[in-house]
Amino acid sequence: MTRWIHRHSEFQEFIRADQVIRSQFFTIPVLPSSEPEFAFGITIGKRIGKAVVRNLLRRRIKAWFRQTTLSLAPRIRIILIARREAGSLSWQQLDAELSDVIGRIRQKTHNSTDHAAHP
RNA sequence: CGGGGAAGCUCAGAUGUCUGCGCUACGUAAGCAGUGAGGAAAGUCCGGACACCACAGGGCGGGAUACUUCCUAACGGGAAGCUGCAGCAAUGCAGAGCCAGCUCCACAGAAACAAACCGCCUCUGAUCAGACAUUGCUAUCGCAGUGGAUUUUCUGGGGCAAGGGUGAAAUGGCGGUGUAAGAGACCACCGGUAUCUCCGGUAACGGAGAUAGCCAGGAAUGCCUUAUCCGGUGCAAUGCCAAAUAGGAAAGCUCAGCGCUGCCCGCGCCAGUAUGCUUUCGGGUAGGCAGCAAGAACCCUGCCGUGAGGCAGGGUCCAGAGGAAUAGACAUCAUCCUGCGAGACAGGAUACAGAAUCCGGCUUAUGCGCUUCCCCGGGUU
Repeated sequence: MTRWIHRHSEFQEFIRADQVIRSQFFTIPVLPSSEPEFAFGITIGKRIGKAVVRNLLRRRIKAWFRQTTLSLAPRIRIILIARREAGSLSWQQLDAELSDVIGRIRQKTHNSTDHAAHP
């Protein structure tokens, strides 16, 4: 039930995102989606490290999303933009970080949809 | 045994469980099978293949290279050799041309390419001493005057580049002739350089001999000179397919407008024309496909070559993504390090690093190991 964002033009849409969640390691713009499934993409710039470091980080993030038992919010598109310190995360640290971030996203989107339903 | 030198090679942790990914084949599908990073994939420093554009020929300009011969598709790469330097040696490092021109040579030093600080010699003048000769006086010793070989010091003019000291570097060495003093100015021998002849070598070059006083530096990773080579841009090349929107063309149907012009007149376009609708066509964007994985390929054997390498035969198929797969987690084992209570121990670590059109090199990064050959010193037989 997860769609990967690949296309460059779709990444460009997130520049104008209203909701942006920031943590120590990631910047995460959030956009609403007309599709029923959850969609996300990953952006890791060259400032994070060399190719080996960037590949490992991306694979761990993708592996985390495949294995996670948390229910992901539907009708939402996000991208994870890695910040400079993200390259030094261990698997355990990444697990805690992503769990925390996804919790914040669910809470925030839930509040906003409630607010829209009851003006 | 110790020390040193050279050439080359293997692996790139292993197995299992769970959860997954790209590509390919089969299947309607669910699925299932196969396959999936490197020695440097890196830096992008050279050279090519391939693609498009440009191109009669020549010159100027620019870039690269630089002992010789060879290897190669090509190279700035490699092999073998030559010369010089370093090392006891094995070996290592370097390589066109400063009598074509220009420029530079810190500090020190007189001077860094043409000169003269000390110095040596000579001339003029002054000056110190003065053998000797001569004149006068005197009985003699001696005193005074004149000339004066020679000589001390100084000023100025001229000659020299042998010696001193400085420096990374100062114009070949030694002996003689010569000269006022000296100097390849000249002579013998030696060293170097150049030219010529002979011999060896494809050549760089080496050996022998003769001739020439020729011997007045260094730096071309200074400008430069000489020789050779080089068109430009790059797979985001390039080719094909091709939505939506806007504009173009044509056909069919539809109907009387459209522009100058806000209004009227007038004029222009114009009768199957303007407008509208539908369809088709071509250009072309997003997007898709190809380029794109069987080649200067790899492995084995034989032959040729000192070698780089070449030839022949046999065998193998070995990643193909495109915001980019090749993974994540957990166990057990292996290797290494540290610690001590010394072993079925504990803790930690397991490098450098990720294909992007493809090859040949170079350079740099990097973990544990292994092999062969050579030199020097010591010991034993």
